Amino acid sequence: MIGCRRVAQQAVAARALRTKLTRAMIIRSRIADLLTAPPPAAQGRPVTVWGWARSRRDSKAGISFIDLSDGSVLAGLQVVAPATLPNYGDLLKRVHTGTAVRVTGLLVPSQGRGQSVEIQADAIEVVGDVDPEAYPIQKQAMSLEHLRGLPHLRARTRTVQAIMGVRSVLAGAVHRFFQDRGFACVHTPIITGGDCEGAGRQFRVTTLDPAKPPRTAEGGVDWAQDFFAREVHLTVSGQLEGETYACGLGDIYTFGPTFRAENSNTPRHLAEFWMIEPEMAFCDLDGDRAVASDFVRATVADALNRCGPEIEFLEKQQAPGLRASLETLAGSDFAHLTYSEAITALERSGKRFEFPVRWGIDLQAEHERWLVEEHCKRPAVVTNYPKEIKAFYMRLDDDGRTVAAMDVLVPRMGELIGGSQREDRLDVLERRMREAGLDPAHYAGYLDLRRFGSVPHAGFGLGFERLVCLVTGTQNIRDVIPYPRTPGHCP
RNA sequence: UCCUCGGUAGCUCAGUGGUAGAGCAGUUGACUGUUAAUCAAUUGGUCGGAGGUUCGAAUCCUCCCCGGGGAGCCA
Repeated sequence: MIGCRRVAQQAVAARALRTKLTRAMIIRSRIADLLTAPPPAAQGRPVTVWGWARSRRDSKAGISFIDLSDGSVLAGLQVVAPATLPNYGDLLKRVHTGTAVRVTGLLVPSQGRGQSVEIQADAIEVVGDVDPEAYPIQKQAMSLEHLRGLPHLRARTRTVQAIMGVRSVLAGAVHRFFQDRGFACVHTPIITGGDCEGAGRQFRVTTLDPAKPPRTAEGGVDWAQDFFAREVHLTVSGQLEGETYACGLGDIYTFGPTFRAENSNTPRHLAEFWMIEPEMAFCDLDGDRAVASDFVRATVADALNRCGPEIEFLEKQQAPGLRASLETLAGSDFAHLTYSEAITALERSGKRFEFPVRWGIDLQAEHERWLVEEHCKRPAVVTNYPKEIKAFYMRLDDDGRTVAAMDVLVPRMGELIGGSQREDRLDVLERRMREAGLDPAHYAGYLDLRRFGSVPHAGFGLGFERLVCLVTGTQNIRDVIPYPRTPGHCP
């Protein structure tokens, strides 16, 4: 099985570069390169590979086979260890699942089934031993739930390698999507001074001594003596800063870490996650919806093209029908209905919901699930929600009852994207701030965008890990980020 | 935060009041190229913790700890 993650041409160039760079360092071939190399050139030549044994099979006549992985590709390289090796007996005692070895030998066409090439070993050296009694990673599939307790070792498993491989490709796909369309990548700040942005509780950032902070005359903490001479927090969204750069650079996107100090204990929430937030000047809600739909289709298609082996493996391992569902997702037109249309459909469905449906309620998970999975039977975008259940910065519709908001709902995950056209009329925005109990004085910069050369603009936010869950068919968001941070857990 | 289901060997799990179990892993051995190799033998347990009921508790009760799922908040 040949990994298609790397295009052959890139592989050749990368190989040449590495050869140059590693002359004075460790000499080795990457297994990915050996498995993708054109057969005549690759085969019959001496190579050195480093890796971890995934399993060892001892055959008749004393020949042993080591399934070797170096992390460069999902498929392993089969190492053939003949009994004639001087240290053969030692290898039988020391090579287990997880043992690190260096192998030198000839890359040859495989005599067995299951792989095209194998390495006929001339020398095998144990680089790092494993005590098989103590090593927690097994040869056989282990549950992601259990691996969560081994955050430093789970990257040794194929499932986590496949998930993280897809994650990496998706990260590239996000940048490719926007860069190909002329969007500028903007690095919005991680530490922000925004008071309350209405997007969840924030983590405080401070260098003050928590045991004895400086006090004001009134007895409160004197933040003026803190590092930034004011109260600051980790960002919960780059949107406000993104808007300011969109109203200058035109089309921008952010892709960075985001922090929410909410006590959310679900398979869809993290306290630290990566968020993608495009913002487009001269754009309305229809344009916003088009970009969001294109974004989902394009990044899913990109992953399908570049992660064939990973998706195939994950389908077998944890998500039956994954590839077909992703192909459907990448090829489908997303349904579009307004909130009012959605409510009408829900009311006429004849279904009894736990939360009764009437105009004005926020759509619950059960409602969204019915809309996507039974009513539309494809991804759906719901727009124009009642203003009462959406944020102050969303543009008020002409009817005065709804705002130009949208949610992109997908099968399995529910809400994947939330976005809106922003309120670009100064007087309306100020009024809506006051209605929301916010002090416009704290948003001077934000209001300046409307005061000077205000233009219609729109954007959306997308939790990157939810996209990774969708594409990898993973149920729990904690399994698609290396070190998940959740309430009570910072491993 | 609320509701709910769980915690038994390194891993996955069976065991619902009467001597602690299986498969895999590990160990030992067998086997002419294996593919989660196969076959035989075998090691391995504070049954999450503390208290209680009982002649007797993995099993029943109380509290606590940890995990899964659902809900809320949200991306």
